[in-house]
Amino acid sequence: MKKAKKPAARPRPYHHGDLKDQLVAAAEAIILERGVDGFTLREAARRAGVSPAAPAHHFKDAKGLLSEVALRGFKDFGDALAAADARGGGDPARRLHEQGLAYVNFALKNPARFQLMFRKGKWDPAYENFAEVAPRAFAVLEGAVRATFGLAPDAPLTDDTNGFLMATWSVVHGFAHLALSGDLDMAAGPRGGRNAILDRFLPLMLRHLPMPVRK
Amino acid sequence: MKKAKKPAARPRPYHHGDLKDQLVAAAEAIILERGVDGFTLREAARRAGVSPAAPAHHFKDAKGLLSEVALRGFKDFGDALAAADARGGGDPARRLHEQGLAYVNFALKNPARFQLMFRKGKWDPAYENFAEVAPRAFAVLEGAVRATFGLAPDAPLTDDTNGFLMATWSVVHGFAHLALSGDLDMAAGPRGGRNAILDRFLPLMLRHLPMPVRK
DNA sequence: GCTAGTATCTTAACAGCGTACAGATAAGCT
DNA sequence: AGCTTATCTGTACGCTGTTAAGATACTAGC
Repeated sequence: MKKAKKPAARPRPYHHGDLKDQLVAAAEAIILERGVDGFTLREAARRAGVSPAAPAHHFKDAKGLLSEVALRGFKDFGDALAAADARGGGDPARRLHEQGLAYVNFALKNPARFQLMFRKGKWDPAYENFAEVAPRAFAVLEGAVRATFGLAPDAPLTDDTNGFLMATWSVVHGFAHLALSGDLDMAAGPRGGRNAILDRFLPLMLRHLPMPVRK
Repeated sequence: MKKAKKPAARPRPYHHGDLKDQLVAAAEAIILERGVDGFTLREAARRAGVSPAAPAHHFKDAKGLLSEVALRGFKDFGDALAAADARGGGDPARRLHEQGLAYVNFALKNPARFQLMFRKGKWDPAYENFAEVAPRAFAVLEGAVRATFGLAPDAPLTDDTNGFLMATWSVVHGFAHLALSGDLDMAAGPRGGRNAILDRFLPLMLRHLPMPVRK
């Protein structure tokens, strides 16, 4: 009975059974604990209970594993932004506001993924279907901007529309980065932490989102 | 004559003479070529023509060398922002606009330094006089924001002022990050590169800087 | 139900990394 | 002059990612 036909998983079945997903989970955990630079493939393998060479059968290399993590991140990120956009209903300003909230919310609630996602060089843009899922978040934002200016989905962006788009994107992206890196803690006073930033300072900041009509 | 008293530098004087500065220069060059993650202490030593253990006599460790690079970056960054602020004269809006230009300009003209500066964990905030020089850039921004709202230098920031400050900071910071990472190239169309971003899209974006009075 | 093939994992090895340690060399001070 | 200190080398250790060859288990086809 020691060696059941289906070795439940206890002692060390030669075949892991769920290695790929567990490597992804381990990678996310490591990044959460030690930051993106603290990730090592060997540590991920260690946590999954396999040898350092095992991951190679599921991912081309370390970059491959990180690419999978980033890809899943982009997928959820796009979903979150799309849901926020829908929450805005027919009001373009509200759509933008909800997206801004969702953008920063995602970053602070998924710091490991977010930081990895915006670290070019850590993942391979040619990995799987990156080219399709990654730009989705941007498309959602562009949609709300088009609605704001009454532009058709295929109409080219004017200079001013483009500037507005970049400013909107920049402000939430910059805020997310500053919040994650801790730079806002000092600006926002001693008391704080992430919840304070999300609940208190993010709404304050979002009041100054770009507005369509400017003198 | 082979071994002159002052060994000019040719064959390999045992003592380098200018190692510290050359290590800093090498580090900046490496980061420029290979990115922050591409930096290695051994490569810096290699370029300076010394053994891998030599840098230890000038910097505590690899982080120490990077700290020196980041510190010099923050110094120049603060200078650039202060100069831009002065350029704005008595008009707070112009001061902010000039600072925004200078902020992104610095980032795109000094990509190696800028990326290192905003990579917590790569340098030590306790290194030398970091605590004094690093916050200077923020202080310059805060000064212009106070002028915008007519706040005294010692008056506490109101909620709205704080939101405005964070929004202003976020938008230029986010834009700089997006521009550096190449994400704007796609948003800004195929033609481009850094000059196009600086000359064309940055001014467009800066038109949407936060404005003091909001309904 | 057996066998062949394939997928998965291990062990061992290699080069490159940061860094610590002991020793060599040069410069400066008294 | 000699002694002290600063600077650099050589060596070594443990870590990293990755590769190659071999072990093990699952799966198809007969």
